[in-house]
Amino acid sequence: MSVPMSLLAMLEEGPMYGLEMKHEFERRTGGVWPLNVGQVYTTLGRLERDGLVAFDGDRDGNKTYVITADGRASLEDWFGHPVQRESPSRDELVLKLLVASNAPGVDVSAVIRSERRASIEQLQQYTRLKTDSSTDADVEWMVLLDSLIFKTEAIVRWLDVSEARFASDPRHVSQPKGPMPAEPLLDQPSMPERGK
Amino acid sequence: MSVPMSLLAMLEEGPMYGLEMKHEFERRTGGVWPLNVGQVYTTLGRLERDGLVAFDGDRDGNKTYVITADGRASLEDWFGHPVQRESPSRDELVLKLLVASNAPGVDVSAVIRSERRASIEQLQQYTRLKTDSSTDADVEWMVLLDSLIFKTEAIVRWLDVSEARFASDPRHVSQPKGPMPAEPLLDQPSMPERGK
DNA sequence: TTGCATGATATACTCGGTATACAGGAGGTT
DNA sequence: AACCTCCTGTATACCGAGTATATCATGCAA
Repeated sequence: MSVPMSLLAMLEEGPMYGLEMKHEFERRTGGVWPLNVGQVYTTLGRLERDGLVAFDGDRDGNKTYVITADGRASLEDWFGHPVQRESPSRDELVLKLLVASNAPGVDVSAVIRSERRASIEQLQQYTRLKTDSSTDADVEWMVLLDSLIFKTEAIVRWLDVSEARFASDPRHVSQPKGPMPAEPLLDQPSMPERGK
Repeated sequence: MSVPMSLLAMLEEGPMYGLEMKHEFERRTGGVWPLNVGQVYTTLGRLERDGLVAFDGDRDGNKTYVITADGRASLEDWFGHPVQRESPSRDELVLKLLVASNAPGVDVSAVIRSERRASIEQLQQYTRLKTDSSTDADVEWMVLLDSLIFKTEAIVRWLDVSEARFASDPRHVSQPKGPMPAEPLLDQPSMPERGK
């Protein structure tokens, strides 16, 4: 997803060779996101082609690369500008619901409940992981776990709201529905208060 | 993202040809997610190769396809089983924070604040869109908007929590920050135009 | 008639991502 | 010694998602 920028960030601290970058990448992400070695080489190739990185000869038989001025600039750009503004990318789950709601013979609310159950399970798994590892406190790991938890919570809330929306839509009245949009949310939704 | 399944869902209601499916797809997603025509044909090719659809000859000069038994089965599978359990996919924003936190000379909390500001702006844009269009009540559009809002809210919360985490981590004792995070550009994140 | 927009299909190409091939060296065993 | 195996390091093949573009035909307006 932005592997190239990550590679640049590593090269900014000094020359490196391919495999080394794989290991470093995985170390920095708390060992959670494995990076295929092949991707390192192809990505390095593209970075070199675009002039963000330069081949720097062999060091102990390893082909090392260095970052260029352009590379530094584009890295600074990445850190400096928010990376959000992706046009609302296709989300498989959203797509699934929309398609389901348009497909005759498919019980949308059943689909929603199924997805909800799975999300809740995942959520429990994540929180269990969190409490299990709360002692050895690896920040990267915690930050990543948080992101998974928050994202999943958001999905659950969205599923609930959507089920209600579909239920009250004249076009989706057909099926007899189960036990209502399920129980309320887990924790306080509330708009983020900017702490500190 | 799961374009193939969407195509199958449409074919289940009757034979169709390529371009028709593009239009139908966009109609069903509330005209929000444009689908490249080329992708329809390549995807149809793969579906045919895998035996989920079959070429059904020409109808009025248009090459129409039909769904097969295998296709129906696999579609049912999609609706029946939750689609969540993706291994924690790489998320650009999460990756960015982790990388930033490991890069010397980068002020993580500045990056976080920059991202936060952008997210809040996006959120306001979404909610404005929501209030603007609350009358004509198109369920697909509302469901999609909700998903964007909920997701963005989750990101904001996560950013806040993460900032606190990094702040209290001994390894990230905030170094004096340079001019690092440049101000975001004025260019707005583009929301897809509604309908046509 | 020319020319242009549009309907319809198809292909080229990029990129992210996975799996796999290939080459060399370090040990260990017999 | 030869052999096998494991490990490091590099590179390529391949696939799917996605975008841009090429190619026809046809209807139609000037």
